[in-house]
Amino acid sequence: MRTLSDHNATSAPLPRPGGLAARAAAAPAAGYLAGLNPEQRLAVEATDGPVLVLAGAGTGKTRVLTTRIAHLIATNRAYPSQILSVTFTNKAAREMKERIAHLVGSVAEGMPWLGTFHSISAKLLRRHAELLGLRSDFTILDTDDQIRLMKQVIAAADIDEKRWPGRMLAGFIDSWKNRGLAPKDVPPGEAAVFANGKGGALYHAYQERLKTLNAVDFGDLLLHCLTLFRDNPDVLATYHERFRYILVDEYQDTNTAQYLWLRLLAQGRRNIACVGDDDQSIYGWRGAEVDNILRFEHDFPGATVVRLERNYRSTGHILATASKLIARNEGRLGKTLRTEDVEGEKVTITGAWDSQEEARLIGDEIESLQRNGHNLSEIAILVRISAQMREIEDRFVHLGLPYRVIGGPRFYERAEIRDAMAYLRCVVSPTDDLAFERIVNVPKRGLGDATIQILHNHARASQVSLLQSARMVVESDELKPKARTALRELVEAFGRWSARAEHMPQGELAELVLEEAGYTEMWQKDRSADAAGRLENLKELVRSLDEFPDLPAFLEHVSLVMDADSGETAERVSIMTLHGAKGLEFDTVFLPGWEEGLFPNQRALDESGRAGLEEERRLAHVGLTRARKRLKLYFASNRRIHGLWQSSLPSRFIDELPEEHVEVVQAASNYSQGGYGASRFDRMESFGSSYNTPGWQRAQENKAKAGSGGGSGFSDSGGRGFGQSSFGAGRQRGPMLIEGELTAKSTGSSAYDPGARVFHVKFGPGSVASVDGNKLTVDFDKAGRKMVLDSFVQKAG
DNA sequence: GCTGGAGTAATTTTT
DNA sequence: TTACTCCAGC
Repeated sequence: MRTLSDHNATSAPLPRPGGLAARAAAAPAAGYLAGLNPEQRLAVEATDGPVLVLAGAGTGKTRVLTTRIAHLIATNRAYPSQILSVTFTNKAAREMKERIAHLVGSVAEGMPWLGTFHSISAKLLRRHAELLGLRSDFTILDTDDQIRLMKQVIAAADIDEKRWPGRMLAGFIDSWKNRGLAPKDVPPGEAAVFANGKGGALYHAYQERLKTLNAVDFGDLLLHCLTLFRDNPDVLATYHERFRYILVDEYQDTNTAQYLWLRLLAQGRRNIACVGDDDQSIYGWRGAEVDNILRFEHDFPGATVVRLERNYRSTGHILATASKLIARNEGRLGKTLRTEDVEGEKVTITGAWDSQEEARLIGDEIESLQRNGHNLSEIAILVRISAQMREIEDRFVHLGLPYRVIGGPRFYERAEIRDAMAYLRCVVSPTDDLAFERIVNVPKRGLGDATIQILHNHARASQVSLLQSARMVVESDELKPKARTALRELVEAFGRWSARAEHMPQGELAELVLEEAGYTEMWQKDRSADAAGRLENLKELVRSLDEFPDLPAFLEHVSLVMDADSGETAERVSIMTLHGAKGLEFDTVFLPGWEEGLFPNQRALDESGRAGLEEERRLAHVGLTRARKRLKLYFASNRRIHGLWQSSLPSRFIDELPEEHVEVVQAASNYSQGGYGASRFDRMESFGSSYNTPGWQRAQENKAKAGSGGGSGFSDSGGRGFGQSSFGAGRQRGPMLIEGELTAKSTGSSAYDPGARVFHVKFGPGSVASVDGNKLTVDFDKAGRKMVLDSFVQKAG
């Protein structure tokens, strides 16, 4: 076997003189292992058999993963092509590729099996499509397509789409697929929940439709792989042969389907190394099973478990604060992070009168940091829900503080990009009905529902694609002249574009298509504020097209990689959700909104009880551990929820922080607001003591009364779910009510059963008609049938 | 077929 | 408060 270092010496420059590869050749155990601590080194060198690396925040997880790969290659245990390494996000995959390339030279192209679960699955499926009744050029549907298809399936089954929305069915089907359940595997009881027992049949019909469209959705990528492996042991065996080593990143985020996928592939050689942190599992609501990581040793007997507990990121106070908080969780494997860094600044907690003052305080603090020479791109504000961003943004705009919101709709999810993509999809594959349907009347051509219905009828009757049936229909006299002309023009245009596609560079082609389709013009004429931005995005799309060898390659990329690098590097404060912050780190982190109801979030508590609370706490832990040097928590006593001012109590998580590492900062505001008087926190002396005075509690009660307007927001939905934080003691609320077991799934059903009597603040009493996760359809005695979230109702007699 | 006003509901988000 | 969906009226 030729060693990697030979390869590097001949075909690629070494990353630096005397770097890894050269030394690896001379002495296999040198170089890249040098800077590792003993645990990291163990995690790298325990090559064979199952390995679980519990990597706490900031403990060098990615370094271990990449070094491990380098080690496998350098010691000739496997060729790069024999290592399967799976990540969750494209970003993580990209990063790993870069770091491996850096470690061992330009071997990244030689790592064909490093990617996300979905992209690797897509690759496997394209190879074996015929075994699953697909063609290898199947299309991968995005969420929009998926929902549109659901609607069609629902309509075809003669079910009222208003009562049973496509989005809802998509949610069900998605969660079934997350659990590795094909239509035949769905428990009848669960399948019956949707559309009065028709859920299973609809799932079945949807899968049939996908097959005829030669399409798969995201869930299918994994599910089809499971079928492929189970039904074709010979195929699976070839992959057992190929994949000598399997590595998995963020194992705590795997769902059941992914777990099964891994288990099938790992059966062969059992060389599977999973890296993760149960304390950072924050995607339970989306099907991730913390259980997978908690059960690892049981699933893979004889596993080596390595704990990485040395934190290289945060200072002492910050780390101690995070550790103390997460120690409250029961369902965890248990790690104790330690640092050799200085104690640093204490974590601060600041109470604000309301969310506007909170935003003001944060803005002031950042300006002061800026004056002291701190880099804005080393500052982040992490919020629980996106709605919190608005006030902060408003304040920043007011101050002229540059900021960037991370997350939100991404490039390829924007409507204009999807439209443009749909045009291109139609050009590349004229049978892509969903794409055709998306753009047939964008821009407006006078081809509305009626016309599309006719096309559908024809297509179904003659077993042809929509575009083909359009060709036929324009030759008939079924359409009114106006529609007929419009449709004829479109059909002819597609013929033209497809012919051009053969010879034209794809960027140019895209430009031509968008121009001739009138799409560019549509936005040019649009006078709304974001039209210019959309045109800019379209330009960007055309630009990025040229980076791909051909159009199909580009389309594959886009359906699997939904993000695009903006290349933004300007100095800005980052604002994002806590979920979006996972994996990132900043010198200074602001965490606003630490209030009961908001964080921990009431809905998480209502939906998943104890397990939900623990996931919220893990989310808090993720937030705290993003900070390197400065960590600043805030809570506001009043916050506007859905337009109504609501009073709120400090989060129970604040109670759970260690006093000795935390400092309560007095809010500077002494001015009165709205007649409520100055902030009650003006006289706070030290953490944990003055909060607890009877006077303070009374003040809280008074504020609660004054502030509550009887709406249905989280702090006034009744006596459910309020924590017995010391802050809240004595408040006229019901006792803390945490329902469910630790293992309760957020995807599981709600606490209500059909037939149950409930009470809604706005709609009054009613009976539950059906349940979809946390959404209830309730027949209210007065208000009639409504869909409500279960957190907005109470059980009633 | 299109548009704008009323009605309605309200985490977290990747692939 | 706001963002989205739906239907009436053009």
